[in-house]
Amino acid sequence: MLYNPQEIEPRLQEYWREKKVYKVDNDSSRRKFYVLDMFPYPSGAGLHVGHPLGYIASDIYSRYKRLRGFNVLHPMGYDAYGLPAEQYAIQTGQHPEKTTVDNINRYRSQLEKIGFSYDWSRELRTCDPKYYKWTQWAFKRMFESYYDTAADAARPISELVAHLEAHGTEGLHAAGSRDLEFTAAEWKAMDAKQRSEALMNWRIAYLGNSMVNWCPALGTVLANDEVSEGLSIRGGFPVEQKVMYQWCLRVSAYAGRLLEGLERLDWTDSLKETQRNWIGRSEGAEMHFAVDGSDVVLDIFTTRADTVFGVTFMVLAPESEYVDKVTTPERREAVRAYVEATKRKTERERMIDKKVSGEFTGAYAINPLNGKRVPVYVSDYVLAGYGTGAIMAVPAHDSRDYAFARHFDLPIIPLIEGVDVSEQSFDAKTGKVTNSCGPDLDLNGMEVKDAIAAAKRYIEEKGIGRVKVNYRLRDAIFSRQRYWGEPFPVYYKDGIPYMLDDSQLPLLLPEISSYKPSPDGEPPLARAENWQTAEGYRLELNTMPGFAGSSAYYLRYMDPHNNEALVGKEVNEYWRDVDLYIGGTEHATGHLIYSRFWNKFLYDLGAVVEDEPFRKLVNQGMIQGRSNFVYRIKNTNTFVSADMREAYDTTPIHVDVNIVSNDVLDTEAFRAWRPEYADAEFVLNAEDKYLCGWAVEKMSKSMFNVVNPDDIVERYGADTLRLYEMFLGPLEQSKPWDTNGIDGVNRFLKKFWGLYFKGDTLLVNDAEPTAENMRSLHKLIKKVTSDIEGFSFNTSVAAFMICVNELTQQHCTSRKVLEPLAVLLSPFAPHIAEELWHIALGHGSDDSIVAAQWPELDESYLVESSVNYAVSFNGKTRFSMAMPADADAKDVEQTVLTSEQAARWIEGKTIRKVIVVPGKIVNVVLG
RNA sequence: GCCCAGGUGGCGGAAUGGUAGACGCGCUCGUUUCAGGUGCGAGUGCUGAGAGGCGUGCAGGUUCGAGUCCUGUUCUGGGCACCA
Repeated sequence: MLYNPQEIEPRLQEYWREKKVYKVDNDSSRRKFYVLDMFPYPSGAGLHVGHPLGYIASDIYSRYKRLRGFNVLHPMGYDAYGLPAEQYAIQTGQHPEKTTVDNINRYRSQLEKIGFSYDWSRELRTCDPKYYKWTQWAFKRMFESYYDTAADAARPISELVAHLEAHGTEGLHAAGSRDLEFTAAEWKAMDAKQRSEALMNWRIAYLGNSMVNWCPALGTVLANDEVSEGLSIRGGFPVEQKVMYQWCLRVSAYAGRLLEGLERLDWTDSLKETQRNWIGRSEGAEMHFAVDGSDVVLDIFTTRADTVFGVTFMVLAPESEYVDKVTTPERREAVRAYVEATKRKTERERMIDKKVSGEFTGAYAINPLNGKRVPVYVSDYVLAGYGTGAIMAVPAHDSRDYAFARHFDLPIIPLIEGVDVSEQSFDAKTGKVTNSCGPDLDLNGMEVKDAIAAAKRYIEEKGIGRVKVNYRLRDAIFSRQRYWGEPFPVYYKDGIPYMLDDSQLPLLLPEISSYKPSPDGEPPLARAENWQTAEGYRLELNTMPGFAGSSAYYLRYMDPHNNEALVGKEVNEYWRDVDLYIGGTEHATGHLIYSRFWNKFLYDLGAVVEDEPFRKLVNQGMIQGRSNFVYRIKNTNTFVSADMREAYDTTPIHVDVNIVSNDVLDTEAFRAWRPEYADAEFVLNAEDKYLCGWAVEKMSKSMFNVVNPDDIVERYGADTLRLYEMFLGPLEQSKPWDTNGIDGVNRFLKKFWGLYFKGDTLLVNDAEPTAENMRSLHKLIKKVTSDIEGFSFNTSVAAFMICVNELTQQHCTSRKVLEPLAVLLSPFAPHIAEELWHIALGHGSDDSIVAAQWPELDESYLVESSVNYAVSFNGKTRFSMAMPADADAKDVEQTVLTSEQAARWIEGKTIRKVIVVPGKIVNVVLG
C-alpha cells in the first residue's frame, strides 16, 4: 500500500463530516479552549496559498489542545459585507448577495480540501439576517447609552435624562462631543427636536456633524483606518475632508480603557505599540485665551504648558468655529477666501503641499500669564479634529510654528538656556527654562519637566484652564452611503431619529433595482420601494460599515443559533473569550480596536462576561509572491536565459510561475501560454536550460505569481501543503511563497508512511521498543510539545524529519513507538495520521485519532548514559565529573584547562557543566 | 521626523550565553535504471595540500566564552505622522 493522498484525503474528510468528529458541545466538564481565525472577506479571486497560513497554524494548535483534553471551539465564517461585491454589482448588475454566496461557496470548498477541524455547524456570515439582527441590536443599545466618565462605563441614556431633568448639565459626568451647559429649566423648555439634538452630544451611537473622509470615487465616507496618505485603501482614490451629518460611535470615550486594557493582553509588543500609537494619549493642559475686545475665549490644548511665555501668536484651523467669531470686518474677505481655498483641497493635496500658508484674522488674544497681546491667524497646518482646533504658537520650540513665524515674520522668543533658534526650533523637552517669568509665576531655572508641572499647577489654581488628557483616537464614522451593508434600525419622525422596537429586528436589507446612488445623490437605499415603517415613516438610507459585522462575531460562534440573545448567558460564561486569535497585522488599527470597543460596551451592558475579547493574539506574516521573469531581447521574439542575459539588451517580462519549476522554464508550455509567444525562440544556457530570473512581490494576478492551494493539494495532497506552509519559516514572519522545496516535505510524508508499510506489508507489530527507539520518540515529544506551545511550527516539522530518519535507520516497527508517533503528527498532517490510525494501528471506524491522547513525555529516556572522568591540568587531578559516554578520555586531559588563564579562574570554584566536543573539552561552566 | 521588527551559506531558515549553519531546497560524486524520473549512500560556509586559520551587516564593550547581552553606527522591511 503506497501513500496516496489523493485517495485518502477526500475519503477521510467525508468520514470526519459523517462522524461529526469536530462538532463541539457548549457544556462540557472539560476545560474550554477557544481558537479563532480572523474570518476572511470572500473575494472573487478565491484563496491563494498565503491565506491558509494562519488557518493551518490555528488548526494545528486546536488539534493539539484537543489531544490534550480540552474542549476546543474552533469555528469559521465569512465577513460577507464589503465594497468589492458592491462595485461588481454596480458594473454588472449582479446582486451582491449572489456574488458573495458564490465566493463563499468557493472559499468553503477550498478550505474543506485542506482538512481543517472547524465545527462547520457554527459557520456564520455577517450578511445573514439572523446574524445582523444582533449587529443592529448592539447599535440600538449604543444609541440608548451614554458614557459615564465617573463610573467609567456605559449607562442607559434614561439615567442621563433623569439627571438633566433634575440638575441640567450641572455635575454631569458624561463623555460628550462638546461641553454643553444648560439648566434643568432650560432642558424642560426644549421641544422634542432640541432635546434629541442635545442628547446626541452624549449618546454612544449618535448623529453628528463631523469631519469625514469623503471619497468621491467610491461615493462614500471612510473611516480613518480605511484611508492612508490621503488615498482610500480600497482602490487608492483621493479622499477629501468634508463635514457631514453622520452616524458615529463614541469610541473616543473608551480611549482610556482601550489603552489600559492592552497591559493585560498577551499580544506582541509591536502590535500593542501600534494600538497605543493610534490611541495617541497625550497629557497636557487646556487653556483659555481671551480675545481682546470681544467676549470670545479661545480654548487651546498644549502639552507644553511651560512654553506659554514664548507664545507670539495663535492659530485656528480653517474649519474651526472660532474663525467666524473672531475675524474682524476688514479681514473677513481675505479669511473667507483662504478658508474656501483650503476646503477645495483634498487631504492629499494639503499634505503634499508643505508650503506655509495662512491668513491674519485681525483679532488679538491675551496671554493669560503675562497679559501680552498676540495676533490670531488661521492656517491649515492646524487640524480641526484634534484638541480644540486652535493652538497657541511657540515658534522657538515647535518646528511647525517656527516655519509659520518665519514666513509671516513673527517674533521668536527662546525659552531654554543656551539654545540657538536662529536656524531652527528646539523641539526637545530638555534643558533649563529661561525668559519665563510673569507677574505671579516664575519658571526660570527649572528643568523643562518641572516647569511643565509647575505651569499646570498654576493654570489649575488660577482657573486659566485645566489639566487634560487628550487622545488622538477619534469617534468612528458609522454611516456608509452604500447598499451592501447592515441597514440601520432607525426611522425618522419629524426629523428626529428613533430606533425600531426590538421585536422589529432584524430590519431586512431590501431589494433594489440598481446599486448606484439615487439620481438626486442619495444612497442606493433611496431606490428601495416602500422603504419605510408600517406607519409610513422614512427609514435610514445609510448602511453600516464593514467593521460593524466583524466587531462581535467571535461571540456569536459560541451560540450561533440563539434567537433570543447574541450569546446565551450560560454559554458565554463557559466560553468567555478567545484564548488564541490568529490573524494579520493589517487589522491592528481597525478591526482590533473596534472589536475591543464593541466588546467593552457589551461588557458594560452586562451582555458578556469578559472585558477583553482576545486574550492571546498571534500575527501570522504575509506570504508574498515569488515572481519569475523571462528576458526578451529587444525588438525580437527571442528570449535569453537569465544567466546569459548580460550579453544582450533585454526587457524582463513576468511569466506565469506555474510553468516554471525550480526557476527553469518549460519552454513548450511558454509557447502555449499566450499566442504572441507561439513561435518564441530561446537562447539556452550551457546546460541547455532556460533559467528564469525572480523577484519577491505582492501575490497578485497581474504578476502571474499566484499559487492556488487547490493545485498543491491536487498534486501533493493537503498534508504536504500544511506541512510545507509551516516549514517555510517562522509563522510571524513575512516570506515569499516558493514551491521549490515542497518535494522535501512530500518525501518526508512518504518516509513516514514507509515506517508503517513496506509495499503491501504491514510493518507495525507488538515488539518491545529498544531504548534507542524510545529515545528518538521522546526527543520528538519534548521538541514538538514545546514548539507548538511556542508557535514554532517550522522547527517541529524539522524534528519530525529527524525522528523519522532515526526510526527508519533503527528499523523500528514497535506499535509502542509508532502509535504515539502518529498522534504527534496528527495536528500537522491529520489525513495521513488518521489513515494509519485505522489501517496500520488497527483502530476501528468509531475510534478517530482526534480522540486520542497526546503522548506523555518520559524524560528518563533522554538522559544520556555517562562515565566519570578525572579532569586534570598541570599534571594534577583537580576534578572528577560525569561526561557523555562518547567523550574520549585520552583527549580530556588536553583541554583549555592546561592554560594559565584557566588555572587562575577555575581554582576553588564549583563546576556546573562541562561542554564536550567529541574528543575534547572545550569549556567548563562554573556554578 | 517618531515607533517597532530584522540583517547568519547559493536559497528558505536552525541555534536556554556554551561544538554556528539543525532541517529542507539546490548543487557534486557514487549507486539503482535501457533511459528520464524516483529511490538509496557520501559530500557541500570560506580558505588551505595539510595541520590549521577565518567566519553571523559594521565598530566598540561586558564575559573564561557572544549570532545571542550592552553602547554606537549602517542597511532592509513594517507602522504612525502637520496630533500642538
